[in-house]
Amino acid sequence: MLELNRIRNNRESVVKALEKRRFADAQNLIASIIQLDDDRKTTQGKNDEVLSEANSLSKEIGALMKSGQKDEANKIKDKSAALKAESKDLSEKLSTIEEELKQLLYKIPNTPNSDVPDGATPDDNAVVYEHGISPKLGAGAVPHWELIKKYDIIDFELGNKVTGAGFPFYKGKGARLQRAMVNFFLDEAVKMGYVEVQPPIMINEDSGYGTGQLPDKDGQMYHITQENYFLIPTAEVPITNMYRDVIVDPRQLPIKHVGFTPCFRREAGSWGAHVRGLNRLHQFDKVEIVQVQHPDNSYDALKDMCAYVQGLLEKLGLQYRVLNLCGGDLGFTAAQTFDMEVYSAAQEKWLEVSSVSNFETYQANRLKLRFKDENKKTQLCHTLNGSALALPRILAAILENNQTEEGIKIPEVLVPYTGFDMIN
RNA sequence: AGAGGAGUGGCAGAGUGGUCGAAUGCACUGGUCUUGAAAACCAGCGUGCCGCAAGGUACCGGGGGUUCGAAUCCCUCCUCCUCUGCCA
Repeated sequence: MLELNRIRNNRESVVKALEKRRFADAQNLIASIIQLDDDRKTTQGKNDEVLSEANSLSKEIGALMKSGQKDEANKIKDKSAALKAESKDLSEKLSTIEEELKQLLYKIPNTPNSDVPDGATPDDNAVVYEHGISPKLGAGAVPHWELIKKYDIIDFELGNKVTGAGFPFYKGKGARLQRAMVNFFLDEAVKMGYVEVQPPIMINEDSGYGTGQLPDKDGQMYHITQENYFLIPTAEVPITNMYRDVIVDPRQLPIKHVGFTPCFRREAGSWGAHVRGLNRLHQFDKVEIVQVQHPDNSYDALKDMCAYVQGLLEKLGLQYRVLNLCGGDLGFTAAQTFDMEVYSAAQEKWLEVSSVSNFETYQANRLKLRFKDENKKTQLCHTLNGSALALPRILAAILENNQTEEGIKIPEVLVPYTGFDMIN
């Protein structure tokens, strides 16, 4: 969430920035927040006074008891009890205010940075880079959902039977190609200095709040109600939450992690005819990179992360483009996001395969992820993450773009990992 | 899962009703000394909130309670350890 002090001190610029993401109610919301915060301050001030008085009375009573002046002590006890009652009321009022304040702050998304293009819909995203040329497909080229049947490498019906829609089985060379990609992506990231982690794939409620999936995207996660855990929608959640409630030594920065996990998304309301085959699943595999950065360096890191992801796509020989997401299309918690889209030749459309974002202090503020600066003041870190990469759509693009009469050609960089160079 | 034990500052570890935000040691930071380093010595050294500041207030796993007063007593949840059971 946004920092309260920032909202107070830069009210106009915050409102203006929020307008860029078409966030309607900013002006009113911020007015209520400031009002509540004022209440909070005065209430706490009063409560502190009362407590201060009660504390000193307690000390007096202690001294009187010690010297045997019991009657004197009992007289003061009544006064102390009255103060205690008063403080109880004030404390209750205070926690009500604090809770309300928190709920309001949760409603405000991150402010887009100045480099984010203005715009309301995905059509307004700015294409900032394109790479590669459209592959020329033969006459009989088909989309990946036909190819996977032809070569029997992914089985949706089997998934329907065993689980439900959106939980496919990968089989034979399909499964091995998946495994190859995971290993390739992990190895590449490790080479770039990312420390590999294998996080849990369920998280608790605190972690959900920490990175901002809760309360905003409540309905999008699978909820294990018995334990009140959630299946992760992305490795970002457990990995970033490693640093919840942590004050890091600035010499540790930047912190860089890579992790491979399955990801689970209910995708409530986003199912339709346009999402066939591998384009949208309830469970899919993804390798994720995460950084915790010094605020001064986070935008350089964002650039580096984009360049890294682009490098992966180039090594895989895929045509892609980079979008600078416009304000209206930006995720709730992000200050800036670059999407990488791969061209899927048989479907003749662009598929998002990576999303690289800088959250600035938005997540760190919720996480209480801080560092001590040169003046020994605690400051919020910046957090970033990006897919590197999401597997199903990469697979879809590889299948479609590399299809030939003889079969599907495996990208050269993956051959050492797959042990075969053709699916046929 | 059952029985027993335990959770205190970065770590180790005192503290079992009052003056304790908390001894001590280690680690860390600054300084003195030194050609430099080590050692030694001196000083500093948790976090949030309110306040220009002085200062106030809260926090000893989380939440609740008893008491004028709780790290200390009670309840509850969580976590860890030991034993028994079960199981990849």
